[in-house]
Amino acid sequence: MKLDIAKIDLPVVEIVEEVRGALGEENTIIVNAPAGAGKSTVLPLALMKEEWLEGRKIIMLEPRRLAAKTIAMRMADLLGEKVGESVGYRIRFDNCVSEKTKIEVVTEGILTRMLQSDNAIENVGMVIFDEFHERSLFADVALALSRESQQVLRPDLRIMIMSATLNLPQLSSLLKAKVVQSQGRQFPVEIKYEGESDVRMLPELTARLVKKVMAKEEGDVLVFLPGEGEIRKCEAILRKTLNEIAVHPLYGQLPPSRQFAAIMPDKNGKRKVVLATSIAETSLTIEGIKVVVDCGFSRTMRFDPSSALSRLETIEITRDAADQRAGRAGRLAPGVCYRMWTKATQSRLKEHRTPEIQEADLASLVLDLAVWGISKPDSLIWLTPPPSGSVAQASDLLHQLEALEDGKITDLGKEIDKLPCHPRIAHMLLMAQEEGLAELATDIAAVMEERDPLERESGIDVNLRIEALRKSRKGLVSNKVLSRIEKVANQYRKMLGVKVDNGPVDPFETGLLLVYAYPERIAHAKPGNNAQFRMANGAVAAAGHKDDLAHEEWLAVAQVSMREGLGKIFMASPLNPRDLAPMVKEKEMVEWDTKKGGFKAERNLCIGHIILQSKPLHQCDEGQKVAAILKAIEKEGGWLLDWNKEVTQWQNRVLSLRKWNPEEGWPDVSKATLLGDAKEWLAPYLSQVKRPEDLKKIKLKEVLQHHLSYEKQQVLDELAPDRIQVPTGSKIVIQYHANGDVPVLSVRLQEIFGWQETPAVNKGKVSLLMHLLSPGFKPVQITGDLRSFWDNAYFEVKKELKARYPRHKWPDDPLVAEPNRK
DNA sequence: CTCTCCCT
Repeated sequence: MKLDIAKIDLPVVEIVEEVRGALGEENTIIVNAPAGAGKSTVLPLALMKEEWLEGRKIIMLEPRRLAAKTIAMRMADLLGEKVGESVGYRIRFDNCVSEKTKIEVVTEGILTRMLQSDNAIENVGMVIFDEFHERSLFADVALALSRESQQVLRPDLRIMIMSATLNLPQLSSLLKAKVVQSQGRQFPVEIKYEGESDVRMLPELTARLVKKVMAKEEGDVLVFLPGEGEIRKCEAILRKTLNEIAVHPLYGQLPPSRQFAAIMPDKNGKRKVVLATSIAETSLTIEGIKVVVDCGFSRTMRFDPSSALSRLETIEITRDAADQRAGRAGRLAPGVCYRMWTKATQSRLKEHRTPEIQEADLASLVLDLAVWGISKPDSLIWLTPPPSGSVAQASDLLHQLEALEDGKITDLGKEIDKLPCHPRIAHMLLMAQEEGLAELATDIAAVMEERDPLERESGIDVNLRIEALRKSRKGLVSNKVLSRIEKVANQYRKMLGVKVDNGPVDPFETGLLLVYAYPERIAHAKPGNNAQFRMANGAVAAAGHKDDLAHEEWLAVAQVSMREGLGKIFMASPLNPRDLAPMVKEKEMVEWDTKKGGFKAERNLCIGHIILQSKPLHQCDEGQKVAAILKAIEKEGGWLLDWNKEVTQWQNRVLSLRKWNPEEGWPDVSKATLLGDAKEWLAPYLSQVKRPEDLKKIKLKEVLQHHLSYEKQQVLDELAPDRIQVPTGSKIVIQYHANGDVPVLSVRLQEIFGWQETPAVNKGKVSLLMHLLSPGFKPVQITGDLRSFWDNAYFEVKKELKARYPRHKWPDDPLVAEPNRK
């Protein structure tokens, strides 16, 4: 093992000594090195014999399996060894390590597993996070957990974060870590802004620009589009018009041979245009690209905690992603990048891509933390904390799956966490073992975890996929997706200790198993409907009219997308209602519906929101009724109550004081907040309510006043009085604003003769804005400074008023004149 | 008209 790092011709070699020095003193550092610097191969090798390792291993994290494997091989090569000796790798389905291994390159899920089985990762001296700027969910979790381990158990554990583009100041201040900067090996790329485009016309607009670019520039062109649909359309247009040029699509779904064709130089030496998704941003590198055309959009998956569903969205790309796309033109020589947006748009774009943790399904994360004994994620240090809505949804789901109980991990939860799949699927696998259906469950699990092996036209029946998988195992059909599914199924079979089942499938068994994974998606045909189903979670979803399953009475739905209220079912199996018996619950339902005149009370047999049988309920207790009204108010808003001007005025007075005197602790009485916690203040007044009119009769202002202490009510009247007495003795309303803006006093000018100073509230600290009115209540002047008004503007105003109201008195000296009402 | 990418 002879290796002289200094002789390697890569830019990162220049920073090796600095990194060594920093890690000798600190346990955490950040290395900022752009693509092509060689950091992933050189730095682990340079550090593998440091003293502080005390003979322990270095673990390096890679976001992709292929990268993990090739980097390990390159390092072994530099040492003149075979992979698996000093340097090894571990990825799903494949590992190559031995007792001699000192550097292990692993993919991200593997490290979470390692941390899970040994919190202190005893035999690891250093964890390296490569490509950290991608901010994958696993990398964020792994960093939070290894920091925790470092702080609590292993202060000697070194953490090195490597990243190309990143929000470095934020990261280094959070981790209190030094940043070491390296040069990259990148040629300059000239950026050209091509003006506005339109997301609905991307294929056409992009094709037009590509034609222009082909005429103007030389070399191969890489075009970024959001997805397969746009790529196919653009490809069709270009094929019609560009002769002598090879047009290649490139996206994840494409069979490997066609991906390979897109990456390699053209066989006949033709110029090449590659139409790619974001796959070409990081995962695949196409050599020889001189020109990049960037449409400015990308498609990303986003999880919606309220529906527990993920959906794809087409979004504007961020500046760091745009830079990465442009960089693809400068790998071997100077290049050009055409951006389909304006310079103005560029300055408006978000700087960094949204970390996955902010928009992903967090079920696995919350379960992982629970296994560590962490019930609230905010007790860890996060670069971006997981959003509370997603954490709450994940926690609800895990309680429903009995993986958590009162926020703590259960024995079942620990078993679920050990399986390499989503907790829903893991739950299904374990329950299937009890039902004696484990063989079928492993097939379903693999089908659900991987991409759909059939065409969309095949319909929504999961059983067709399982049949296809079983046929492929018998060698009757073969396709790339099915062989991947089989690989996953095989892993599950090994973990559960079951054999292959290639027999016929009972769809009802599939349905039953799917319910273990997706209990809230049990679906019941709506009466007299067109293939529409009510799901247990309350949503309505439809199957295609011609689908084989459209006329089933019960479905176990696995995949569904929601759009504007009506869902679309993508994957389901028929369900035998007899299997549902244990899930049917008797529930008393009391609802308030103002439009229908009040209470509706029923005793129902139901599964979630699906009602199987319903009988009227003749008596129900007060608590249920009050709860029903509160729920209606929370949902429908203030119009159910008499929310009049007086109430608003009272709210605005309190809210103004809240703004002006923050130290006095005035409550937030904004309408939104009040409606949100109506239970706190309104409930005691609801017990007598029977009809909608009764609700309107509640005197809100009085109710709310009682919410303040007597003392506070006094202070309110003193500091923010409802009315103010003017020189004539009239008591005139002061108009307050919810946001604490200066209150307004609208008063006729003749009533305030003799008033020297601008009136004020809040102990004289807030002067009123005067809206001065004519005798006919028309506005004549607005002033915040009465003294200056009398001295200056009054004389102009007087002239006008004298002409319009000659019978009124308009004195020359208003400060001593008698005020009057007439 | 759902179909970006990746991972245990």
